[in-house]
This record gives sequence, structure tokens and C-alpha cells, in this order.
Amino acid sequence: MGEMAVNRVLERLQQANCKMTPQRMAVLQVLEENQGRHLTAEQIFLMVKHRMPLIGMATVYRTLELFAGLGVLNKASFDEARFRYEFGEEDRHRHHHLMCVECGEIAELEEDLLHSLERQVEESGFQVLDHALVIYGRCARCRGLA
Amino acid sequence: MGEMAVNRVLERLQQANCKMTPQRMAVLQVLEENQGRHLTAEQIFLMVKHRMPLIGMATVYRTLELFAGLGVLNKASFDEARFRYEFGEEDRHRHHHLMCVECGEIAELEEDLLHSLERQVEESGFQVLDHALVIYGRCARCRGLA
DNA sequence: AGAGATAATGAGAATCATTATCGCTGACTG
DNA sequence: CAGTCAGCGATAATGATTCTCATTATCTCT
Repeated sequence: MGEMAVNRVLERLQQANCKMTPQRMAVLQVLEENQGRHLTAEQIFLMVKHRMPLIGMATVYRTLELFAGLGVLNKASFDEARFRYEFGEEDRHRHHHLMCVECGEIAELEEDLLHSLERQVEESGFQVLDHALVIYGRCARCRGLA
Repeated sequence: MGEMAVNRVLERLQQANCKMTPQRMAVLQVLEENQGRHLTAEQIFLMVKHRMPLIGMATVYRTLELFAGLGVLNKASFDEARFRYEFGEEDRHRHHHLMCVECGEIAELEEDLLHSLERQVEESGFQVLDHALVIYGRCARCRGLA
């Protein structure tokens, strides 16, 4: 499992004249095992360090930056003072998130109800390249509903 | 002009047992004169310093934090490594933005087409408190259309 | 007006996340 | 087998923001 994701990254690395290294592989595995989550660099660093204790923070940042540049990782901020990284199976560029203001968990919403809005925007002369929708609230668990 | 906004802030300051000071007034005036824009702390600092040269950066940050806490200022990040502040006339909590990836200008969209989406979300047990929608693209000016 | 209490300020240090620098290593090239 | 160079880890540097602390301004009570 995860072959697909790894192969896609390998492919992109080659295209960019970059090599797969043990460090990059370790970061990739962590990202892959946490697909769907929106991790901070520190969370990723700690998880990677667990399986490769000598890895440095800088390498993790470099790798995240590299992967983001390759288009296999999405780097975004959710009104916090830091970035979060989301490993994406596809080049989807539609991000819909639910962020719980209590526990901070970020869930994803696979809907795309914004087409009519985008059409209106395009009519104003603004060329839409991407969009991000974040809904803030309290998740079922924090409300005691689950 | 701007009486309304100033009065609302004064009211909230009193409610919070805080005082209006020359520094806070200077920040408020700058915010008010730039309503609709999404300024960085530094931009605000420079504009305030222009009319009050001895003011310190820390005071500006404290004031922004205070105003945000009073609910008269919205603090948000747009996938940058810093926050932007938007002075709001009302307690609206629906934010729709257009950000140009070329010039960085952020425009606002006064639409609210997300009700059906919110209903779906609420059905899943997630209590919606607020949401933010950002559309990335190129503005008419940067495309040479305007 | 004056004294004391308290809130706010300015300067600069501290912090946090992130990025840049630098010398070293280790894998390919010729 | 020497040379090159991407990638590495450690650490310094940076940029934005927050904290600390001594000083100043404001408010209250007299």
C-alpha cells in the first residue's frame, strides 16, 4: 500500500533532477500514513525523528518545501501563526476544511458547491486559479455528540 | 465621518474596562481610513507612526490584539507567514476574499452562497461558527484587463 | 491641586516558526 | 580512484509576533 503515492513522488523527483534519499523517504512515509490530516512541520518532524533519530529539522523543512514545489503536498495556513501540510493523492486544488475551534482538528470536506460563485467571480474579470474554504466551529466530539 | 465606527469602539472599550488613548485612537483612525483593505501589522505601524512618530511597534500589536478581541477587527492569514487585519463595520462573520497571486491585493466579495453547504455540514454534527472563503487568482489589473 | 493605584506605553529582549549558511559526507562520473 | 555535487545536520539568521520591565499617563479619592 502507498506504492502509488511513492511512485508519483519518485516520478516528480526525477523530473526535477532530485534524488530520493532515506530522509525524504522517511518524510514521505509519515505524510503518507497521515493522509487526510493537516500536520504542522513540528508534528511531522517528531514523527520522522521517531524512525530516524538523527534527522534534522532543516531537512524536514527542506523536504516539505521540495514536496510542495513538486505539487504532491499542499502548504496552507489556517489563521494560525504557522503552516500546515497536507499530503494529497491528486492535484486537486479545491480545499474545503472544517476546523474545530476547541481541539484544532482539521477535517476535510469533499464537496464542490462553489462553481456558481466562481462563475460570478470570473465574470468580474478575476481569473480564478484556486480557492480555499474553511469552516470554523465545534466538532461533534468536542460537543459531546460523539 | 467615521463617528459611528469610533463610537462603537469606544462602547466596546468601556464594556471591557479599557480606555481610549491617543495611541489607540491613532490606530483606529488608520484602520478606519483603510476600511475594506487587509493590512499587515507593519503597514498599520508605518501609517500610524506617520502621525504619531513616537509610537512603538508593541503598542500597535497590543492595540490590534485588543481590537480583535473586542470584535471590531478581524485578524486572518492568507497563506502567508503573517497576519492581516481588516477593520469591520459590523459583526459580520462571513468573509469572502479574492486574493491576487501576482500583486497580493485582497478584495472582498459580499456574497453569501454557502448556506446549503453549511446546512450539510451541520447535519454531520459539526456546529458552524464562522467560515472563510478565499479565492486565489489574478485580478483584472494584473491580467491587463483594467 | 495632590497622592496613590492602576492601566498603558516604549524600548528592547525573547520567542516561535521558518529560512539561509556552511562545512561535511557519501553517492555517482569519468 | 579522484572529482564533483546534491543532500545533510548543526547552527546562525531572519521575520513576525509576544513578553518584560521600567517609566509615564490617567483616574479616583481627598
